[in-house]
Amino acid sequence: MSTDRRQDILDAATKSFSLFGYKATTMNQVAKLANVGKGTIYTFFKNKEELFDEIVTNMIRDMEVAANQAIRSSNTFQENVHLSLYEMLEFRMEHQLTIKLFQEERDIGTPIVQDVMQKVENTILQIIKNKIERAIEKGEIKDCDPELTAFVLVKLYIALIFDWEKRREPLTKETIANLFDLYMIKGIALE
Amino acid sequence: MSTDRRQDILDAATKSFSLFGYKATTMNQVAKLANVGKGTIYTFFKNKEELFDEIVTNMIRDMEVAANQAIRSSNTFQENVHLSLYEMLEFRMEHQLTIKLFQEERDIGTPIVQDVMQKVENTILQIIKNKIERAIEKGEIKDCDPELTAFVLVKLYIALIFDWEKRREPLTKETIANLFDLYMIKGIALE
DNA sequence: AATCTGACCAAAATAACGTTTCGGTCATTT
DNA sequence: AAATGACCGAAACGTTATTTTGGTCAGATT
Repeated sequence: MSTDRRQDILDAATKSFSLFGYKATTMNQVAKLANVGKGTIYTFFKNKEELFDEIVTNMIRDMEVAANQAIRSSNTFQENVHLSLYEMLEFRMEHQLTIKLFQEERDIGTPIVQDVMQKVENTILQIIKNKIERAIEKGEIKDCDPELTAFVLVKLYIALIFDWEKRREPLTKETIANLFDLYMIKGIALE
Repeated sequence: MSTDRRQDILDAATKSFSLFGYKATTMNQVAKLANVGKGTIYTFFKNKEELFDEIVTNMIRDMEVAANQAIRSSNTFQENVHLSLYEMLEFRMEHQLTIKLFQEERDIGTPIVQDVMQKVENTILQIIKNKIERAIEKGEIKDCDPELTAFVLVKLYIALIFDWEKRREPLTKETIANLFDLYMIKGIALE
């Protein structure tokens, strides 16, 4: 039996949030899973929301790490943006917690979960915005508004990855990279 | 007092759908507004859904007309796509009926209204797809998948017009035209 | 005879209400 | 001093009672 009760609670809560989402996770359940009295949770976390917040913050940090591990300094700007964006969106599709929260936002619309997903999206935007700013400094792309460009770029990616497969066959990772290059980087005008 | 009872009913229903949406419009209300017995409605229209359908079909036709009136044969491809897309999305923002249905879809999720909004979106996509196909034939743009390109293009426009103004100041029509040119036509790569 | 009407019906939406569940507290135990 | 779980008020839920609404049709109107 572990003695780090705080970590036990975090582990139990992560498991429960991932399995049942925010709303369907009860504090009693977390307490039982963590082999801890309910009151004990409240000695480490102010309330359910703060417990959730800490877990989500950890998850977002993991996502940032994954995004940065995907890039290579020898790559071009568009290759790296593609890789890190793809990594982050894939992260969202492959981790129980993000999948569950995505479902919960869509099906129930829990406000706290909406806030969290907004936070995830903002993090993605911020990372891409940074890459764009550096690319402009280095003269790798045209001088454009970094925030707006990041916004458009992420929208394009989500359209290609998630929205398109609601109507037609999903696109492969390579196809998406090529389309990204065509639509955003080179443009559809003739050379 | 008019004798064209069918038109009276259409007028009354259009007014009511525009004011209250599909769900909150009752057949009694339409009958009263049209100065007609409720049963009379059912001599012209099979049911509430068909009445709604005819009104929406008319609305979509009006939108297509507006889109085609915006284009000029002397313009470039991108100018005309910008103009007709902008016209259609503006149409959606300026007509009581589309505004109300947009709200109803978002807030209540009435299935019939969802179908209709899907129909509107498909119409927009189809129009843009046609323009792209012609532009490819004429050699005005690169050879790309017309359906996918139309899809991406419409997503970009909706992002620039609707989604962006949820976070920052709205963009002017000219700014949007320039950004469309930058992001989709020319690309952000250096020349 | 042909057209129109509104009272009427079943089904669906909504409201009302009793019951259960849950986040958070705190007196008691360890 | 730290941990616990019985306890509390509030919010969520299920159920039943009531109202509303789309659609019909027997009879009124022209």
